[in-house]
Amino acid sequence: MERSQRRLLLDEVAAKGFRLTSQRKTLIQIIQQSRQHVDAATLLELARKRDPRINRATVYRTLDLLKKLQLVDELDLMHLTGEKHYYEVRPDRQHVHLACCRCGRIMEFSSETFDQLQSEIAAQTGFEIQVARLEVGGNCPACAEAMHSATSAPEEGKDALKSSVD
Amino acid sequence: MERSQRRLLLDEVAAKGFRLTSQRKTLIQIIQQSRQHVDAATLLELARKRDPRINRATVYRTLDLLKKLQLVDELDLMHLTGEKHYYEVRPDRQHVHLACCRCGRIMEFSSETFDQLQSEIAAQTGFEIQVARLEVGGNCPACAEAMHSATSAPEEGKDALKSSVD
DNA sequence: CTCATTATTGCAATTTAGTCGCAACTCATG
DNA sequence: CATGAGTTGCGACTAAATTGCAATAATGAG
Repeated sequence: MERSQRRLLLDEVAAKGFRLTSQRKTLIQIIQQSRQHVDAATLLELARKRDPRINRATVYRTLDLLKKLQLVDELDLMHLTGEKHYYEVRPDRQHVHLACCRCGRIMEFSSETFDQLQSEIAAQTGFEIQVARLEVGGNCPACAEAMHSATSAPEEGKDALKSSVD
Repeated sequence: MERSQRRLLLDEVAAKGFRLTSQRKTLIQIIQQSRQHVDAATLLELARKRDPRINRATVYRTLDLLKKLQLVDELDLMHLTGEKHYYEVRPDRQHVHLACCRCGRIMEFSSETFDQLQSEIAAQTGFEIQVARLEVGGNCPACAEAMHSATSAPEEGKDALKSSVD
């Protein structure tokens, strides 16, 4: 997701002693400019529009590097569409991802409570947190509304499941 | 993970109108009795010890069913070892999974704050939560200790990364 | 209890996502 | 601008999960 990005990822990569190859520049730029969460295949596709020689392996290797440097976070978005992963530049403030399993919409949410929870985890368990990923699945407001107004006598059991799960 | 299980998953499956096949019985029993988070391949292997004819497709289909019925939850455990998923019977109370990226240890943590956070999400966004998955990656207490006492002059940059990330 | 219906399973091929070894290339430094 | 270690492209490979279809078996009716 695009969020006004003060940090320049490229600089951080260079500062850590990694080479600024043209492939890395391209890939990082795309991730930073994307206003969607991108998956590896999409990233590759977008990158190839700028540099057709870019290889899939490089995409994965670059993502690995950025993950290790904690510059990007990897998301599952509740695996609504297959097993692929999505990536976003690590935001200044952590947020929760809410994935609607009916329409696929992704909402974001951040709150003091989420920050608190992380402090609490660290304090009470002694665990040293590097990354925290909270993903929620369910129905977005619109879909929740739609579902509840659909049938006046809501179905139960197998048939309800089958129709509601699709 | 094994947690004193009042609910009998089999009964819930039957109550929803699904057939109690011998395969489902076997698989559900294994999941309920497991004291580890099991992945699909392990589940298949364990199931085959009881019934050698059980097929991988059935394992995945059963897991899908149990997920849809909200009887089991799917976990990534931060993908510490490959891309496979892990499964646990949905516990009475939600908990966080803490995955140590050094030793692979999985810790669990639950707190009032986590519950609160979920209420807050629902209240403030109107999102209807079906499942919430909070996974944390980092260093468990033992590994955190080990890392900090390792070098008196902590490394920086690329080399530190390379050695610490392995 | 037996039968008929239909959900469920096994099989094996297939898809999807990601990984790896190695030769060739190129970025940063001197 | 030469050097050489870090990085890339290639392509084959592995891991994880899915699918279509014929065969099988659980369930409810009779």
